Amino acid sequence: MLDIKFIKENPELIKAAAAKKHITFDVDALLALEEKRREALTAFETIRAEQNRLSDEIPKAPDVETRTKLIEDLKPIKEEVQAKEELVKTITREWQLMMLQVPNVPDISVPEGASDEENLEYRVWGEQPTFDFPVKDHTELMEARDMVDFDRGTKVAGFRGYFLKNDAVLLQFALWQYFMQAIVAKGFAPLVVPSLVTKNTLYGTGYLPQGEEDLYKTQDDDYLAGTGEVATMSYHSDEVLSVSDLPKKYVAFSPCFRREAGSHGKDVKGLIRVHEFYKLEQVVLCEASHEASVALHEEITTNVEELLQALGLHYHIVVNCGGDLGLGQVKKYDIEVWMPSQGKFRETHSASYFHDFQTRRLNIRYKDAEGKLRYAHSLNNTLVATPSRIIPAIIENFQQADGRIKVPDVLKPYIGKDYLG
RNA sequence: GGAGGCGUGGCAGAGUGGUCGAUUGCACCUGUCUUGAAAACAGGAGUCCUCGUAAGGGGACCGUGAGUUCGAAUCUCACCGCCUCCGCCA
Repeated sequence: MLDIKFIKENPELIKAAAAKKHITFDVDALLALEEKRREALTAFETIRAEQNRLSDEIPKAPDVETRTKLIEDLKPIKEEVQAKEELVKTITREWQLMMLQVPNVPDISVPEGASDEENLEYRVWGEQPTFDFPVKDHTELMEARDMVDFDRGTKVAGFRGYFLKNDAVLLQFALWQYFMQAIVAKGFAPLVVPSLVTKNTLYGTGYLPQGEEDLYKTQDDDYLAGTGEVATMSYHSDEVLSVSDLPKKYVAFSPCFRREAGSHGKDVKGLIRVHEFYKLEQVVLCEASHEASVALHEEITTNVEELLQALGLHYHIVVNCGGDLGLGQVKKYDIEVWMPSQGKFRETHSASYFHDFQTRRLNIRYKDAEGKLRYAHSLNNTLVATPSRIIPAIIENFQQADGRIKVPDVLKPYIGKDYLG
């Protein structure tokens, strides 16, 4: 959500933002509605003030007759007040729905483009691994060494179901431990957060009303979140933080559930796109400054790069183009790791900042140095998503001629062996 | 699942139909006093919206939403949350 004052003062900016994000949004309709809302509000408040003034006379009435007359006089005013208040409510409901759809303004450095195909490469690390044997994909490698079972996964859990098995399980636990220790050492506070959350919580982070079809819903009208970001952001909702506590840095662990609606034809084999996985997520709240957001955005990106480099995975970072940004995102980097079987990079991490788009919805404020209440800024980035993103990458990049998987050195202490399978 | 109780400002805690946006205490800010601090004393201070260049005016907010009333923190209903007891499960 953006500030209505900002929208009123910068309608052209919002129009440009919608165009850059390839979203249709009628700014003029919102401004017209805002005008209507303001008029209705003024009309209501004027008549309400009159009612309050006359009501105050009643207890001061010198006799019963004066009192009775005053009450009679107020009856029609009461009806007018109710009618005007009803109008305000009706308009405000419509207004709120529209306000939830206003796109946040992308940063000037965000490239133009309609889809992920137009994302720009920002930097590259490492080189493509070379193999002197035919490269296999992670599905084939893992099934051959009994590290995953998709057949039984589908039998038990349906489409995209899987069982992770044996050495792949050891690898997953090793990754959690390795990534968690590294990020805690950088001052991030670890949290295990709910995945089952209320509707309101999802509105706060902007996954509702957009994106409803990608969420699992319960019979109690709760939802299963697709990322720990949702619960973690909401952790401080309706709170006033102290400026000295900022930035707040969290690493949240949670199961993640995604319906993957509309992507039935994509990645149908393997672990890359599954309905249920686990994620360690970096979530940051900082003071309301663009410079602070930018600096922390680089920081949460670098945090991941250091770990990918330590693992020895060839990756690049892309700046997502306007059409590949979510409604609330100002700027986003996707970190993509090289997948030998596909001969291309695949997204493993996604780092975004939002300015106050999320915190305005969640009502997360802090008192600045002047004692003024301000909405904090928010950011997030994957730390590691398992098994879905990182395990296929490790399996494929470290495959050996005999089908075993070489364990990256930094993970050996957590796995206790040199090869998987 | 059954029964009862509770939800007020940063915190504690008054307030059961009108002058209550709300007594009081703690915490907070500003003065006086002090070399400085503490203590004491005096004063100040909520959030959001709206009109206004400003001074200032108006409106809303006592868990949320409806309702009764000329008027609701206070009465009624629903929902949400918390607590206690019983049952159930472990």
